[in-house]
Amino acid sequence: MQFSFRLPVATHILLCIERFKDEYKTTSTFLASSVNVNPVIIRKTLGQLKAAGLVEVAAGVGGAKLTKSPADITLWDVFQAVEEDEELFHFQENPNPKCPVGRNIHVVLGDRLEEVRQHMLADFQKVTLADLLASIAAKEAAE
Amino acid sequence: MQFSFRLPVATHILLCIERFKDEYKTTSTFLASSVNVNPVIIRKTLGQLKAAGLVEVAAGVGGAKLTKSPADITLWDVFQAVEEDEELFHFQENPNPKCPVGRNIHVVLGDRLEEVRQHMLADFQKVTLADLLASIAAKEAAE
DNA sequence: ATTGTTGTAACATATTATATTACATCAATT
DNA sequence: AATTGATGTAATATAATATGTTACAACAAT
Repeated sequence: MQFSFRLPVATHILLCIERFKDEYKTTSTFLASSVNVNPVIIRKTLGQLKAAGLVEVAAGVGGAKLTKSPADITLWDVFQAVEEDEELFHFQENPNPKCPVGRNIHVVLGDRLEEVRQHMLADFQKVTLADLLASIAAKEAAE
Repeated sequence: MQFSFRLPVATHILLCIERFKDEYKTTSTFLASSVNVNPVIIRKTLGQLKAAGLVEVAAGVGGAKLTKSPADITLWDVFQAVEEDEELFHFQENPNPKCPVGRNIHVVLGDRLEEVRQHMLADFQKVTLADLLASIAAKEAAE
């Protein structure tokens, strides 16, 4: 089981938009060359980020920019933007209701797994784009 | 993105094995009727649980039982048994090495995501089969 | 008008999860 | 030794999802 790479790709996009905002027009083609995926993937992802209110995209002329400070955008925001808001875990739909395990496992195990999911989201909320940009700047400085 | 239902199914199997150990022979057909999946799915999952040392299966005659106390089996054990031991998140393989974001994002973001994964596993370790059996028994008693 | 861009539809491909059938093998029992 | 009910596993089918790609209409600046 793996998460799709939508979260990493979306994060990469946002970081590039901010990192290069004064040097380049951050078009889907430009971003695609850094991430190394098809520009259409970038446009679709930008569409999700736009719908989530994280970026604005200049129609026609092109280029994207953040709508708020990198310190105010967390991985949680990005995750919510690009992943379906569905159950992280899922259960066999129709366990046997005549079995005491079958008719109770969904709620009993579900409660525990929901806690796991909440912790994961809390971890995501702790990381901002500004944190990541700082780490990247540190790497750059060390090169 | 969703986890497959292997973790819930495997947990369901283990709970049934323990809950019904004194009443029924817990064959793949019996377990399949509680979980409501094909018996072959049960056998494959039992194979994974057996490989992980959590159960032993009686060849020929049939039936499975736990190899240790339910208090000593955690969701982490079950998760490790049935999910590939791979990266939880995955990255675009070949980001542009000429871009400072592209060449550093894997390690910078990867570090953060690895922490998220470690927290998830730690959460799994906190839940034992005995906990779940107790919750189910409480539900049964309240019915 | 031309240009470069976005937004989106349509389609292709690969991977994974799950379901199902079939059958060889096994161990206990008769 | 034959029967029985079970496991282990291969082969295959189906569906869902992720990703890649082409194509093109709409758009905004020049």
